[in-house]
Amino acid sequence: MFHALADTTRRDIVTRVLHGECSVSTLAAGYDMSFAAVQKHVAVLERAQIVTKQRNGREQLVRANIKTVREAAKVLDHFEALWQGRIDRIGDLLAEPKGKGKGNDRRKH
Amino acid sequence: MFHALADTTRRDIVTRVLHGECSVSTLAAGYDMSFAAVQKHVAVLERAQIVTKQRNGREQLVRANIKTVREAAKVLDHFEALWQGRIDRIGDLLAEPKGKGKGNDRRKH
DNA sequence: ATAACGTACAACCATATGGTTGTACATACT
DNA sequence: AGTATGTACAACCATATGGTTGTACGTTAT
Repeated sequence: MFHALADTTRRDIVTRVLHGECSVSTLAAGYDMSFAAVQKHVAVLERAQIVTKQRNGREQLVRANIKTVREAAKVLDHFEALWQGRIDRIGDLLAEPKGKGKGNDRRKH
Repeated sequence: MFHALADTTRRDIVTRVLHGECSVSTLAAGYDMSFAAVQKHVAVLERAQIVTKQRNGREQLVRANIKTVREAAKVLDHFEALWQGRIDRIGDLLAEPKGKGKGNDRRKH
């Protein structure tokens, strides 16, 4: 999932389909690479459930699935929360400068 | 940057150092792979500026750099904003059902 | 019917990735 | 001094990745 977002072209594709659904060939026209390459990128995004495809005549419309993007955001929020926890702990230290000495704040995990 | 977070082991390492700084060998002890492999993962995170290393005697302490994680979060927020924009536009359509409005194509940017 | 379009997919290639082992070296411990 | 620890780095390997071209097939347009 992060993997799917790790490629610049794919993040760009996501940006574009977030503006509105879009056929694969329309997408492909915007990049300096073969149609097949773009097709593969879309396939990666589809496997990661970041986009879905829906047939419409001979076209395949790509649309964003924001839910999955939110999942990724959640992971980063979790990181943020862990960091906050750490900050709080430092805050605690500052709040009690006389601290119980030792200064061994290195925790295993 | 997303690339750096695309690997499970690396996300786990980030999680651990977010709890508190940690030597490379301490980290390595927690994974079923060679020290060198963990070292490489840390190097990837370091190149992406998600962690920093600081010498302390013969140890190398790894600490998180939450700023970069926030950068990643910003990208996802941007995605969210784009999606919201899309919702707004659909809302507009519902708000003006009679509107033929082909020219109503107002966009945020 | 035939041509053009949009897509799917396979085969192939170069490079990146994630892992290994081995060697080397600086720092700490006894 | 000698040994153990923590790190750095190179060489190597298998597989994944991102790209290509070529072929095939259903759908739309002429």
